[in-house]
Amino acid sequence: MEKQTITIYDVAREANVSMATVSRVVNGNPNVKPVTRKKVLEVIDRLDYRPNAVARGLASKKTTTVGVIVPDVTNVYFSSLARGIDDIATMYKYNIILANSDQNNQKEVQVLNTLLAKQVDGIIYMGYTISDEMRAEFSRAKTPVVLAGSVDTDEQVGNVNINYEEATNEVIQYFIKKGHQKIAFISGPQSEPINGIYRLNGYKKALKDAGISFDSGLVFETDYSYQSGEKLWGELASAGVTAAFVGDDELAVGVKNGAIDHQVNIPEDFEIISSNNSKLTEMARPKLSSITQPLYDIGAVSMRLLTKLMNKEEVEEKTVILPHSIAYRGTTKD
Amino acid sequence: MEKQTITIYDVAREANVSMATVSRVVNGNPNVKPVTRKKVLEVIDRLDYRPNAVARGLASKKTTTVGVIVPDVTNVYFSSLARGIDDIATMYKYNIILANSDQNNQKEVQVLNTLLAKQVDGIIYMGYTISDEMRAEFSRAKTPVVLAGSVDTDEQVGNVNINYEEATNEVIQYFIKKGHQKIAFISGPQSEPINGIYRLNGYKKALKDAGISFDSGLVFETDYSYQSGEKLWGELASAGVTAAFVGDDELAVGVKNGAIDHQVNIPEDFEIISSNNSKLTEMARPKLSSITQPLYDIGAVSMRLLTKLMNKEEVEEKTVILPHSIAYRGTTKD
DNA sequence: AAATGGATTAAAAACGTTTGCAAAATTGAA
DNA sequence: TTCAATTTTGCAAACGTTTTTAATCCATTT
Repeated sequence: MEKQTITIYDVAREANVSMATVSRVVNGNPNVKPVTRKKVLEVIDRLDYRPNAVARGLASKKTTTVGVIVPDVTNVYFSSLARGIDDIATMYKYNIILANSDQNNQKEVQVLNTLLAKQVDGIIYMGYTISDEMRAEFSRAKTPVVLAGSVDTDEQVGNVNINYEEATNEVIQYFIKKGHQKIAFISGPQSEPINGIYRLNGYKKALKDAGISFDSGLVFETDYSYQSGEKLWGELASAGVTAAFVGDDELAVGVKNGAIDHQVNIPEDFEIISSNNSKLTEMARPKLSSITQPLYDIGAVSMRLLTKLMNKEEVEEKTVILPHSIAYRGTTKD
Repeated sequence: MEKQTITIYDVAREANVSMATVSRVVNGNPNVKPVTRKKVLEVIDRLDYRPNAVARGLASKKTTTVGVIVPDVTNVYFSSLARGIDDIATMYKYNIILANSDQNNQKEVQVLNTLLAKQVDGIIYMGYTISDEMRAEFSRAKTPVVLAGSVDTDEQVGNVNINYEEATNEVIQYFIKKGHQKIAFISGPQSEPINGIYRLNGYKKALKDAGISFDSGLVFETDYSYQSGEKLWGELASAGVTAAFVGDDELAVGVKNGAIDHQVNIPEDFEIISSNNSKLTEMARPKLSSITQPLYDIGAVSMRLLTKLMNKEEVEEKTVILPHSIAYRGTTKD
């Protein structure tokens, strides 16, 4: 009645070879005489032998598993990245252990330790910001790490992103060219470098280049929730904004709906450009104009980079910047 | 320069005890003299020892890892389930290996085998339908399996769902009570039991109870994409429907937008009730009325059930039905 | 002082592979 | 044939734990 597992040893016995030989054929080692290989393969098939990956992991010190730390899979932005990661992982015969961190520091550290205990071959980290503790853990661990869609000053780990500053700059330039003077900058926490540094810099630069002075009253800091966006219209109206850059799609849909619920005409009286080009942008009415980020690709490239790192291949550049553009849809006038 | 891992043996030596004792304190075995425990703990802390989970897995035949097979994490329905699963898994000290199957048969079988090779302690399967091959694999494996949001006639595995037939029935009853005669049934593939059997039965039953004859011309079978919904209005209009039950939220948003793009007034001229109550329903304008399924809970309960199965606890009932209800929002008249 | 017995601890055998090294088999040339 | 060179194979030692079994302690009792 008990789980009667069959091992490499059983196969060896049945095939009249040593377990070393069985191991070789299982691992595709070429130093096996064809006829022997065939014989072993037959037995494997007959006994329905399945190599125990845990034992393999112990002996080879490789688990073909990578850890993926994500704030919340429920967020399309992250699930898109995760999808890209998993596809490439599968392509290279890896599996992913997915862990939600809620961007909670303690939980992150905890999760990281579990992953390392499980001997993952590499780690992909996603998150809006990287705590000092995590940074420290990353540089301490000799396990390769790649940040997907997260920037950090730590040059030790790999990371892949788009140029957030540049993208934001283009959006604001576009708005300015169309005559807007009061352009809102709406984003998640400014404490996160992507918002507080890169995007904001892009925003400021565009204003400066156009000779418009920066007004901190036009910077709106919220969390990433739809609800926060929906409630924002009051403030936006009193600030007199006529256009807005929004750092997140759900948030942007909220902003749009909030405005519409107040009988604002979009895009005639208020233009919006969002940031992530998730499928939400197509599902909204009017459709959301948005910076296009290759989400899936960011995940995919991250994983590809990680495979190189795990393989100890020479990597010319640990920082990868993917191209972006802007899709003009219903929340901008032509 | 090489990865200098410190093992249980190092700790044992430093603490002047046997590795058995170290193992005991690490595993919280009470048969250790307090003073010894303290000494060992100190050494563990000093050496920064981290037990190797792979070796543990080999020795104990438990990996504290469960496999999660999902068609596509990018879909909010599934990512919500996944989130519930992960949270409970974490609570019980498990990790999840997440694998996307694209509902592709070959890929599923492939993934399942990898998971079993990795010695996962249990498996949670999500998908619209279960192929015969997978069913066979499930019953062959002695690893516990739970289906989350998927029904199957196979009584061997656990599964947690809502009562799809009942829920659909209520929706249609509601429509009928409001005077609708031509009610569309829009769903994904009819080959999937949830659509072709449960939901459709609920639909038929409501009609029958109201003395309305079933018209197969009002049944619309599509895939689950937003685009399919958007394109559907033409057909719906020629069929003369005035209300629709839709089996998926993205699909429903598509149907709604398609209608709106044709100047249809919602809900005055066309009422819609969707099925998954994902956050999309709140983000749409008008907001989507929907059957409410406790997505997170389905995941959470599935994982909880799986822990019991893995623990070989007695489980009174392998099939769990969670409560549902209907949220009336903007796509239905009061 | 010896015997008893429960609480602690140690020893060593798994767990199922990979892998370095040496032995055996095969091949080809002389 | 023989011998060297090359392929194939087998042996056995890791890999880092858990776990069973047996030994050792130590406090009581007699």
